[in-house]
Amino acid sequence: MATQAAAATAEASSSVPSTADRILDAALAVLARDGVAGVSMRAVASEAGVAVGLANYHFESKTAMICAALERIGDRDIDLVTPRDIDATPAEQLRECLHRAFDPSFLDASYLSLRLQLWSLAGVDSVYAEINQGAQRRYLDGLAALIDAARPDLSQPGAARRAADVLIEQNGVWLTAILVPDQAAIDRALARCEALAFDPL
Amino acid sequence: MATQAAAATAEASSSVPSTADRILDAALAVLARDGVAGVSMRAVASEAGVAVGLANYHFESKTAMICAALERIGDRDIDLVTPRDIDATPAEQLRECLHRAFDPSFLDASYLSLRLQLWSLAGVDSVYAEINQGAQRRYLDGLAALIDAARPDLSQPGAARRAADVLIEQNGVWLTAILVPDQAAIDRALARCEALAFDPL
DNA sequence: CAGACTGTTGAACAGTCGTTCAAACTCGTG
DNA sequence: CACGAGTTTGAACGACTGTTCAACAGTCTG
Repeated sequence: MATQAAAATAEASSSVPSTADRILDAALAVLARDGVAGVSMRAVASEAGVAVGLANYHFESKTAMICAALERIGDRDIDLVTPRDIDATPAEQLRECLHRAFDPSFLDASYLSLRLQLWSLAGVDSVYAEINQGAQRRYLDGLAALIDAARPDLSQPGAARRAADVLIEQNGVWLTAILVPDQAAIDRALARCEALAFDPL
Repeated sequence: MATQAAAATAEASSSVPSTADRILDAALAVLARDGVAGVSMRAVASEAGVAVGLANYHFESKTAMICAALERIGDRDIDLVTPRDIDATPAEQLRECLHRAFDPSFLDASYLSLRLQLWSLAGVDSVYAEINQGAQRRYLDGLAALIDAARPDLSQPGAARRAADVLIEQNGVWLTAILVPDQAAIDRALARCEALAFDPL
């Protein structure tokens, strides 16, 4: 089910996911379940229900396959700061996006586990680090743009500053949500995020 | 040098670290540098300058060795909420501990990388998850005790609530510090931590 | 139908993995 | 010196790793 959902986000245009996409979904599933150490070409192929050789046919190497899988995580992050209701006011859009990042369906164990895997990979290999930094930067830019649109009273660097503060708060919640879940603390963090974004100064 | 420092914390009593300690230090060094996937018995033994078999002589298995190494990270976290100056007032102790967690020497890349590895392992294997949860709980308790002592006006659950909020903020900074370093944002987060701990209510 | 092309399979290769173990080494004690 | 207990070594084992590749299936073109 998680596999289908991920495939749907990745290939919204065509209803039936390509083999390469099915392999990537399998890679993400294995990564979330067993961690980096559990990701072998055979495990991924088996999860996808294909033969070993096929993974190497669609991806140049194991590293390339993992990179492609990690890009997907970044893509899903960008969705978080992409307004859904284009008719809403900028302030409403910003508020909705802030809430979205704290939604229980997003604070889901397997997705947060994936984030953690991406982050830990980024700290170790420069190839993965670039993917992660790119995703973080795009996310930060998207957040800053949202705040900029919702707060005409702020300067552009002022909006960027608030975006950086919100990101720290969100990263803290995302991390803590996996380790020691505490819904009340999450709610208070959401309130702080809104304050960081909306409070005058 | 990092190895020596870690060994010193681990074996403060005797000046020369035991072989088991040297192996654990090596394991942490490899873990921080190459990540979970890079930790093999051979790599650790080579880093420690000993033969392969010796690691298995001192530790029952690879998992047991990693567990022992991870316990050390938790121990170092507890130091963060252990007051150094016992003559200082509780409020001073609390403030000093809050600052300590944001000190550049603590926000060091290799140590944060270690934390990340621990966290990602915790999301995957229950053995590591218990170690991590234990460490987080002890840290949270220590922080709550500090706040409790510094704020006689707060109830005990009130202090625990503030500790949880501070933890989210700190986790956010620790994570963001690795991914997109931003000293100004870190300083603002520290200010928020102090506010969370000291503001009346 | 022949041919070319893409997709797919699974056996095979050379490594590396965790773990075991006989052998060697070190040291304090008899 | 000899003995035994505690350390340390590195070769060896079987299982698993990423990658390659000949073989096969399917489809479309001429």
